[in-house]
Amino acid sequence: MPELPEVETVARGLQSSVAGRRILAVTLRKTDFIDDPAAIERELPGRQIARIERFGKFMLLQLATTPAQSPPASWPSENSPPVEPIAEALLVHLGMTGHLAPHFPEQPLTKHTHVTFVLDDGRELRYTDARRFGRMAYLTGAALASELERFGADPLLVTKEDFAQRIRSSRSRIKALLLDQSVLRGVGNIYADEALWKAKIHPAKIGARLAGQEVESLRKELRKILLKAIELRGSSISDFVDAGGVPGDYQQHHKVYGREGRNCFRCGTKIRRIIAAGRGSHFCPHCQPTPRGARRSRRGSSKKTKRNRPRATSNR
DNA sequence: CTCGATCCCTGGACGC
DNA sequence: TGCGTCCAGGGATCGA
Repeated sequence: MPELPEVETVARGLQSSVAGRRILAVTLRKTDFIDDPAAIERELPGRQIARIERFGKFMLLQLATTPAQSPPASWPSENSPPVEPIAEALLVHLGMTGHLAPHFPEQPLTKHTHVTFVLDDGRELRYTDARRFGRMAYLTGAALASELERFGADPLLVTKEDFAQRIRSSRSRIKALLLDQSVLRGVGNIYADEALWKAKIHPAKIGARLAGQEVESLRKELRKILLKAIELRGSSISDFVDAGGVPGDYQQHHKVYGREGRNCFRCGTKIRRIIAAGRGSHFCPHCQPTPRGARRSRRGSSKKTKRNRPRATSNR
């Protein structure tokens, strides 16, 4: 599942493989995960993909209106605005199962390819997403700025003070805080669990109750884990592969995620799994003791919901 | 403010 | 082999 390291991996791959290419045509299939499909069909053709970078779990494909062939020509003139931020971008969130990668046109479309961008070198940048938990949006100017403002600090860049402030001013559980994209952008379930294990903090501990050294330990360990995971090109759990189709290797370094019932690498205690912040949370009950006064996190016992699900398949 | 519950969606695992 | 059922999870949303 793509979290910060996986998205960073894909973004780097795309930056080296498709940056500078111009989009010639767009084909949309299912569109229920796209904010404004018509805007994409209308605005993207003719645009150059100037640069691809990660923002939280999003990829930002920055678009340029300048002709792809002649870069600065007569651009930096007297009255042209100074280095404006990002004026125009395609935001892509991979959700759980999203893939964005260049293909040769002769490669057959897979079942869940929903968006195709034809590039000016003959390749196609394809977005594939079986579960459609991803998101795609074309945004400009103020709308783009305000969208990006909704997100919190980048965990790789956040300062000690800023991180501490964000965590210790909240009465939420630390696991929920780590997953909250308006607190930190980019952390997901795997790396939250891994960082909490390394910092020896129980996922249900209240943010405001973390000791100063716990908070700083968490920040440092989270950062180290994310950097190591980027180095190994992410964790391939379900079907994650980078923009070149290569899986990551960090899953082999997981200490708690997906290890329920197995022995803690530090103390040998069996790893447990509870639901915190609505997500499976893996931890060592010995290394990460239940905080005093923690609300009991309820495990399924009283809910046996069987849901009925009438659904209309939206197609276009 | 914070929480859980629910929904979205499909593939994979598992039981029979 | 082939069903049915459950589960995974990021995020939006709603009600408690």
